[in-house]
Amino acid sequence: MTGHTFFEDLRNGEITGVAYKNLQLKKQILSWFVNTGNATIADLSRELNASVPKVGELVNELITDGLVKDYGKIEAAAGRRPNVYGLEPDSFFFVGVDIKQYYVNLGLGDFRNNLVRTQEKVPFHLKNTPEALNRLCDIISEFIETSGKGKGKRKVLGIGVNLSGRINFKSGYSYSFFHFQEDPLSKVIEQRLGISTFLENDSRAVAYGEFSSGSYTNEKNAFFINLEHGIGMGMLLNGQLYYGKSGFAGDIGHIPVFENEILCHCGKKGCLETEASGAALTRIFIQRIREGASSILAKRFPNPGDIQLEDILEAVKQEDTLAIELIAQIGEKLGRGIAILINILNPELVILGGALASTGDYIMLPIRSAINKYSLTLVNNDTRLVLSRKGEQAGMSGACLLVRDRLLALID
Amino acid sequence: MTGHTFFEDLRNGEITGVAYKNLQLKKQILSWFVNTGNATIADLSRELNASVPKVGELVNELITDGLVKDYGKIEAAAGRRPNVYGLEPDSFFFVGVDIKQYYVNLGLGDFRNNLVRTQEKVPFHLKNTPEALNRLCDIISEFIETSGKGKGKRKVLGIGVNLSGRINFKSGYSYSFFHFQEDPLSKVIEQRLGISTFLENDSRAVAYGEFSSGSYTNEKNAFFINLEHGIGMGMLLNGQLYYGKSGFAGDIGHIPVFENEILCHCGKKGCLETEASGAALTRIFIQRIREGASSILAKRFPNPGDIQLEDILEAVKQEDTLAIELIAQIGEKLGRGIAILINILNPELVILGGALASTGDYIMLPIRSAINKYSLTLVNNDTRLVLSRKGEQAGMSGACLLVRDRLLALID
DNA sequence: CCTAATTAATAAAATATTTAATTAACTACT
DNA sequence: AGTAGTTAATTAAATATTTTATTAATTAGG
Repeated sequence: MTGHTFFEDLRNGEITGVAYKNLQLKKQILSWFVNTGNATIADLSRELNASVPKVGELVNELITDGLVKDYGKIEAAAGRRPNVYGLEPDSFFFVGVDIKQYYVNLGLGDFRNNLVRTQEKVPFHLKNTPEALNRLCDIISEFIETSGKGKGKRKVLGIGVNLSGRINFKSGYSYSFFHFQEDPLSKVIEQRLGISTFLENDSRAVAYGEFSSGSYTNEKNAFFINLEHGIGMGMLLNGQLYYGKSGFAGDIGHIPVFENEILCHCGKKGCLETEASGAALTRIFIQRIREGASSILAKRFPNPGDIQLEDILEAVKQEDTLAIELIAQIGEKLGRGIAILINILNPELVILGGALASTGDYIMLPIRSAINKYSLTLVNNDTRLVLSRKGEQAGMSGACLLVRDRLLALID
Repeated sequence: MTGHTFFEDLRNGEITGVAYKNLQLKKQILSWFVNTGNATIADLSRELNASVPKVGELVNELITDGLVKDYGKIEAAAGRRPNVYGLEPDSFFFVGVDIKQYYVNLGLGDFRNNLVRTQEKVPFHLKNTPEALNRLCDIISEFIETSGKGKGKRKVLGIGVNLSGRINFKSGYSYSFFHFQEDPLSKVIEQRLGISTFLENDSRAVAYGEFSSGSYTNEKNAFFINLEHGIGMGMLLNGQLYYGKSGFAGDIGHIPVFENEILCHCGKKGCLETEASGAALTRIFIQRIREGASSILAKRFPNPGDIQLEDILEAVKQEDTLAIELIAQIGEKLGRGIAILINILNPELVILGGALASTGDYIMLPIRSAINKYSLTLVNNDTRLVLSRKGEQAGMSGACLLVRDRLLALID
C-alpha cells in the first residue's frame, strides 16, 4: 500500500525495491486479465507464482484504483465458490483514430476491447500541412467532448493514432506526414489535447486489432495483409508485434518478384505492388477498357481514366466479367508474394484485409491456389488463410488496444 | 538455502513459492553472466531489482554448486573495491556435434563459450540407417571419453546435435534423419550416452553460434545464411531464435523468385535454390564446360560430370575466370533473395556463411549490389552484410551454446 | 601520514511475504 | 436434513527480504 495509484507508480521511474515488485506483479495481474480474461485469486496466485494473501492485497488496491472489478462468485464443482475479478470496463477509455486518405474513423474503446462508441468516415483530407493537423486535432477533440455518458465526459486515458507511412512509436515521430515541427508528432497532439498519445503505422495497428480479436488470440506467428492501393502488412512473430530495426518491417509491397519494366513509385522495378495492388488493378483495368474490353464500367465512364478502385470493386460485386478476371489475376500474383512469406516465416495465420479483401472468394481462391503452387506443402499446411471479419473496426480497435497496452506497459 | 543444487531444483517441476523465486533469480544471475559478463553484487542487485544481501546469498549458493566463481577485486575510482563474480568455466562442459554430409565436427565448450577442445572432420556418412546412428553415438562417446583433463573425464552436462532437415527441438524429434524408432532421437542418444541431449537444425545452430559470438551480441534482428549445396537460414527476430509454427521457418531456398522451368528437388519450379545455390553452381559450371567453356578444371576433369562444388570453389581461389564469373552470377541472384528478406524484415545484420561464403568478395560484392538494386534504400541502409568469421567453429559453438542455454533454461 | 569522502560488505532491525492453520461457503451423499 | 468432503478466504505464525545502520576498505587531498 504505497498511497499512490497504479498510474502514478507506473510513471514514476524511480520506484525500487518492494514498491517495484508490487508494481510488476500488478502489471502481471492486469496482463493476465487482458490476455486471458477474468480470474480468481487462486488462479492468479498459481499462475503468477505469488501467495494468495499477496495477490488478494494487490487486487484490492487495483479495485481501489478503479482498474479492476469484482465480478462476484462463479459456479464451482465443489467447495466454496471463488470470486472472480477482471478489468473494470467503465473505469477508463481510450480513443482510437484511424486516418485514411479521405476520412477519419474514431472509436472509443473501453478497458476490455469493446468499442463503446464510433464515429466513422468523418471527412478529412490527409495532407502534410499544419492546417490538416489542426483539423485532425479538432476532430479528435470534438469526438472526446461528445463522448459523455450520463452525467459527464468519460475519462479518456490515451489516444492512439494510426497513420500510414513510417512511424517510430517509441519516439513518437512520424516521417511521412505532419513532420514539419521539431517535436515528435505524438507530443504535439498530446499538448493540444492534454491526453497521452501514441502513434502507430496503420497496417500494424489494424494487424494488432485483428490479432487481438476474439478468435485469434492464441496465434503466435501471424500476418495481416492490408490490400488497398498499396500493400501493407503487420506481423506478429513469437507473439510480439514485429518492427525490425527501424520500424520498416512488413514492406511486402516492394519485394522484387517480377521481371517487368513497370516503374514503381518507390523508384525500383519489379515490385510486387506494380502488378498486385489496388493501384495495379486500377491501371490494368483502365488499360483494358481503352483496348476495347467490355465491362459495365465502360458505359458508365466516358473517360476510362476516371475509374476509381472503388468502382472496380463494386463491379466485382455486380459480377462484371472483366473486373472478376482482373481481380483473380491480382490474387494469383499476391499469392506468389504470400507464398514467399510462408516459406520464410512458417506462420499459422494469414489474415487478408483492406478494400480488395471485400471481394471475398474472388480474390481469396486465386491467392490460395497460388500459395499451394508456390510454397512447400509441408509448410503451407500449417497456415490458415482467412478474410478479415472486422473490416474498418479493426483500425480503431487496434489503435485503442495499442494505447491501452502501452499505457499499462504490457508491451514495449 | 534449499539443500538442493541448482540443477536439481531446475529439473524439479514441483518447485513453488520461495524456492521458485530463488530459482528464478539464480537463472537471472546466470543469464546476466552469460549475456553481459562478470558483475559485482551491487551491479546484480541494481539490474535485477533484488537486495544486496539476497543477491549475495544466491551468488554464494551458485559458488557452492560450482557454477559461479569469485574473480576477486576490481579497480574502482573510489571507495572499497568490489568483488566481481562470473561463470566458472571449468565447472561443467558441453559437447557440440555438427553433422555434415560426409563428416562430423565435435567440440567441447566450457561455460563461457570457449571451445576448449575440438575434433574436426571425423569421417562419417550421413545416411538414414540404424548403423549410421550407431556410428554417430560411438563417435560422440569416444570424444567424451578422451576429453579428460588431468586426473579424469571432464563433467559433460549436455550434448547438442546439429542435423540438417526438420527438427522439433522441444520434442526432440528429427523428421529427416534417424526417425526409424518410436522414441524421439534426442531421447535415444540420451539413453545411449547417459547425458542430456538436444537437437537443432544445422543452419539454426550455426546462426546461434554466430549471433552469440563476440561482435554481434547486441543485434536483435539478424539472419545467418548458410550457403552450401542448398541454402539454409537461421533467424534472430526480436532477439529470439525464430522457429515459426512447426520449426520450418527460414526456408529461403524454396521461395519462388524465378520464372524458369528447372525442377527443384522439392518438386516445385522457380525456387531460389534452382539458380542460386552450390548445387546450381555445380550444375551450371558442368554445363558450361560441356558447351566448351575454358577453365582450369576443364583439363583436370576428363569427365566434367565429376566436378564437385569444392573443386569450383578452389578454382575461384585460383582465379579461374569461369568459376569467378559464375559465382558472381549466383551472388547476384542470391542478392535478390536477400533483398526480399531485407524489405520484409528490416534486419540490422546479415551474415553469410557456408562453403560459398569462403569465396569472399567474389560472392559478397554481387550480393551487395543486388541488395542495393532490389531493396528499398531506406531499409537496406539499416542492414550490415558481413561474412562469417567463425567458419566451421560456429556449428560446434552454436550447438554447445544451445545446450548450455537450454539446460540453464535461459531460453525456451 | 592522517582525515574526509566514497563505495562495498556485513549485521541488525524493520518490513513484507509466505506458509500453515482456521474459518467460511458450498456440494453430494447417506 | 445432517455430515463428510472440497475449495475459498481470512487470520495468525513463521520465514524471508529489504532497509537501515555499521563496519571495512580504499582513494584523494591536505
